[in-house]
Amino acid sequence: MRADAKKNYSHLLAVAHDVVAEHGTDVSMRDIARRADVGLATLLRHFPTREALFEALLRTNLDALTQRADELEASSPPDEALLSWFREWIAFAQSHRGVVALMASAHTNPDSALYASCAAVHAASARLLLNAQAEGTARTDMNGDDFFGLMSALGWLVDLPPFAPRAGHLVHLIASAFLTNRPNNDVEKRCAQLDR
Amino acid sequence: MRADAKKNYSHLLAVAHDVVAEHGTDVSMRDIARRADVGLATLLRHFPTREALFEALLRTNLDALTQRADELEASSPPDEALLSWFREWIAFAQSHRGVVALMASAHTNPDSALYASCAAVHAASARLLLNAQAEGTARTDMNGDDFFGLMSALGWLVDLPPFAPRAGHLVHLIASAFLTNRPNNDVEKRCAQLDR
DNA sequence: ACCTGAACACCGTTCAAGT
DNA sequence: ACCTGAACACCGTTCAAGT
Repeated sequence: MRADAKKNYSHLLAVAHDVVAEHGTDVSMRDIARRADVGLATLLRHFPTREALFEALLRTNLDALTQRADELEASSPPDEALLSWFREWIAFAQSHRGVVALMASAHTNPDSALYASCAAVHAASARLLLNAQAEGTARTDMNGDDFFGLMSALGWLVDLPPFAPRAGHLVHLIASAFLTNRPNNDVEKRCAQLDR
Repeated sequence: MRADAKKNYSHLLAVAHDVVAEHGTDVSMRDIARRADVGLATLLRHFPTREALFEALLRTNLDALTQRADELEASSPPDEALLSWFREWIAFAQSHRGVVALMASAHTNPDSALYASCAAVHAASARLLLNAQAEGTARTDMNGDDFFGLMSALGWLVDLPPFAPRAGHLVHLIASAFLTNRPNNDVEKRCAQLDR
């Protein structure tokens, strides 16, 4: 990669980050290019599709997220780890509005730039679920796909402004569906932090 | 309404129904107009926005759906009525792919053509929930908004092809979150009919 | 190598002109 | 009254021409 290309690349990423934070996930590629004072074709050269752009934009945060799964697995009992993971996922969804919808439709499409990241999240989720199931604290009649489905559905929901204020409570509700021991008050309080 | 206008109106509705069934919710208005052998401006005159078109397209089915809430309320015990309502909603979502997302974002916007229909569904849901709560078969730490949120989230999810095969099971999972008595095997079997 | 203006085929909105 | 072609301001994609 040439020096000017490298500069353009990181500049575009920085601008995209700002403009997405400002105007949401569905800004046009043209707008981003304009804001970066760069030809639209230049943006498309670095990020051939909108998904490719978001993949680059989210890689760091998504890597950190899946790494949190490892930490939780090591430091917490399986049921607590599972619930904390679920909460952190929702927090991620809230701070990256619109991304969950992208991931949910990309996660079975190997051609998508987001496929690998989705697979990583899916794998981490399935692992934490299995741990809790083995311990008897998560219901055994669901699999990793079901769990990822619940994560996606709730992540999508809390992205909608009318539901954001109840996000934490909704997490608490869903948690009571997959945990066999109903979460206690302490957990409920931690969930409440997600309300917006 | 003049005779030719009336003819155009129903013709457009019929064409829209077919083309949506064929190509999904996100066909362009232009495509629909083309298929109807009518100027785009004519389509826009009858249905000034995409939401207005879908409102007209769904009114009959949505009316039937909310009426089902009344029937269920009269004929079934509150907890069964609540669960059946939830199941019928998901079945509706499955047969009108993409509509749930439209409704979820329209339900707090009084300017939307779909607002009234959303309000009707919301009200019916809240009523059935209250009945079950009064009877002690639904958890009392959730309100109508929460329930409508769960309905929306799951309806959106089962619209995604990868999750459709587990739709019934996912309904069963969520149901165990809002019903205090875990649903029995019989209910589980009825939910399984939603798998695609 | 890398950038970019311009052309292309789309989209929904608007409106003056036609019947 | 109702219809409609055309103009408009957008979108993402593609590519030949420039540095």
